[in-house]
Amino acid sequence: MISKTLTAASTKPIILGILKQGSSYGYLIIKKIKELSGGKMQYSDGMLYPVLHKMEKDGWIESSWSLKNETRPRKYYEITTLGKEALHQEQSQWAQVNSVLNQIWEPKTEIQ
Amino acid sequence: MISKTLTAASTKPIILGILKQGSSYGYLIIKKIKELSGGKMQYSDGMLYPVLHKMEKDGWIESSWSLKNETRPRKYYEITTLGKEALHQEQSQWAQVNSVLNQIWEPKTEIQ
DNA sequence: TCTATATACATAGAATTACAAAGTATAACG
DNA sequence: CGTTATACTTTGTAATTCTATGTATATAGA
Repeated sequence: MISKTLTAASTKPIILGILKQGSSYGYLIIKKIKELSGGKMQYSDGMLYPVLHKMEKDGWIESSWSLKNETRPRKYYEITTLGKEALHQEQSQWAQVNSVLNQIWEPKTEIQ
Repeated sequence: MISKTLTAASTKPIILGILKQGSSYGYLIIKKIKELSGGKMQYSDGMLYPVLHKMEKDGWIESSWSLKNETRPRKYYEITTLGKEALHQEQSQWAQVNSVLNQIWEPKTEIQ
């Protein structure tokens, strides 16, 4: 299982990345993340939905209730222009942090 | 500047990585991180010291006041066996999260 | 000599955030 | 017709973060 802090740090970039590939809804996003991580990352609904609300409030994503003749109502989310910008920023920040970690970890002093 | 959550997620693995290369003390660790990140990551002392205390409480690191004839007292930290194990776990978790992010980000649908 | 800055560590408490738990409702399956 | 899966919401507490404040000494510069 992935640590709490690392999960927290990756939630928004993961959601943005998923939504960039096409609109989706909360329940499906949870399943998608579980699948992509091989079960290592599992969000409860109580964890994910408030994040979606926050992201919508911040203008990163937009929602609409599906009118399509689906079996049940679903709240579909789409990424906004602002959300795409946020995603780029996230990607850049992850690259920077990974660079720092690699600098420290790389001289794999695994001599022992 | 790196986001709050990403900073939080990387603090412990960075400290563990630095200490694996040799013992160090709080003030120096702060400067080291700032240097390695090109100023992108800056910890205040009030942010870092409590983390060190927590890590020591958890048995990941051990401290001792320097008796060496230094200009002023410094609390040197060393990584423990438990800390090295924690570092390995962190590295594995970062790899897993990066894998998920790459899966989502890679099909860089930058067609537009 | 005096002052400002850098070094070095510590912690209380306010502010923020996370998230488990509980709630609502319907569809599908056996 | 009961159980499980689907689908979304929110409250309140628990945990965490980090700002602000405090202590103390060394050093550089004016």
